[in-house]
Amino acid sequence: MTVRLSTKGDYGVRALIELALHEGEGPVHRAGIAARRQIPESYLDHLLAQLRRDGFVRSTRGPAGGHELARPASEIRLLDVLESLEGSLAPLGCLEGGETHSEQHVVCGQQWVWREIYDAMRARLASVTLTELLERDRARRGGDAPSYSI
Amino acid sequence: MTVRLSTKGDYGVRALIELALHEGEGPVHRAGIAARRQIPESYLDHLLAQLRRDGFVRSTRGPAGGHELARPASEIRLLDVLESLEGSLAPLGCLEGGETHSEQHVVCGQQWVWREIYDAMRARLASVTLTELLERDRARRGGDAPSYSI
DNA sequence: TACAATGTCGAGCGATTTAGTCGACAATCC
DNA sequence: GGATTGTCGACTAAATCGCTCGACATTGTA
Repeated sequence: MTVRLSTKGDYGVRALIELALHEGEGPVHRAGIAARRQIPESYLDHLLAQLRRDGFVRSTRGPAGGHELARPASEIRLLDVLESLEGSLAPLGCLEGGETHSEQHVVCGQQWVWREIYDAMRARLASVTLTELLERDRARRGGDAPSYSI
Repeated sequence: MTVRLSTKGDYGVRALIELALHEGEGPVHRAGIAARRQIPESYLDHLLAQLRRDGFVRSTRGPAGGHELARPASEIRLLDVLESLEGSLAPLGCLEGGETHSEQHVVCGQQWVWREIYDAMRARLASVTLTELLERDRARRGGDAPSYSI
């Protein structure tokens, strides 16, 4: 029942896709993002805050304020977004950053497989940009069939 | 902070490696497994129960009782063990079994990447048997350097 | 200058999951 | 019949998830 992305990653990416959709049109406000992408608004607040801290989003206050991409969609990688929102994506604690981590995991007997899987996963996620996510989203929502396309 | 294997998968695999190590030597008792693989004994209890339910382990009661592999180590796949202990390994809810699941995830914008990663992950895990896990474990524990070998 | 519309920040909270412990019971061997 | 092992289920403390809410800051408009 574990090994799962939380809703943060899901919602956060949805929100960024929405921002990418309106790239260059000025700030989009939170309520709109929340409504169009079906995200609880007050929760979205936190996600945008995190994305802002990590430089994906820029926000402006006041009326006509809102949020927009801080960098071009084509330069935003899915990997970075997810690591910002979810923290490390390592499936095992022993695969984290470059610490000593030789401690308890002398025992851990599957490290090597997961290291491999983890590396492949990160590489794939790093190869996907927000632009590509937006395109796929457009294709699916704009397509004729309503839901089941992949 | 998510996307992580729980201790069940870790402990459970360790326990199975220990059983594989003593394959064909009769039952190994819980206390021994727990001590040698550094697993809380009363917790190990539950893991063995699960592994028994799913046919990986056979147990005998009474003095000189204990647990042993129900099938040859070479026929036990890491994927199956982990799915027994952890439940589905799907990183996203929408990738689960073959249900309708077209509902809320019309919105989910990263499904397609994760589907790919998930499939690759399962394929890799399916290719690893308990025999291979045991060999790697032997190599690491038996090797000259105490800990850091990948 | 007031006020309304927005974003910002942090505390708090109920539900669920994790990682166990404990105790009563069952089987088996001596 | 008692010692030794496994079996099963109830219970729990702590952490995490998925939020909500309220106080506050900023800025455009009248």
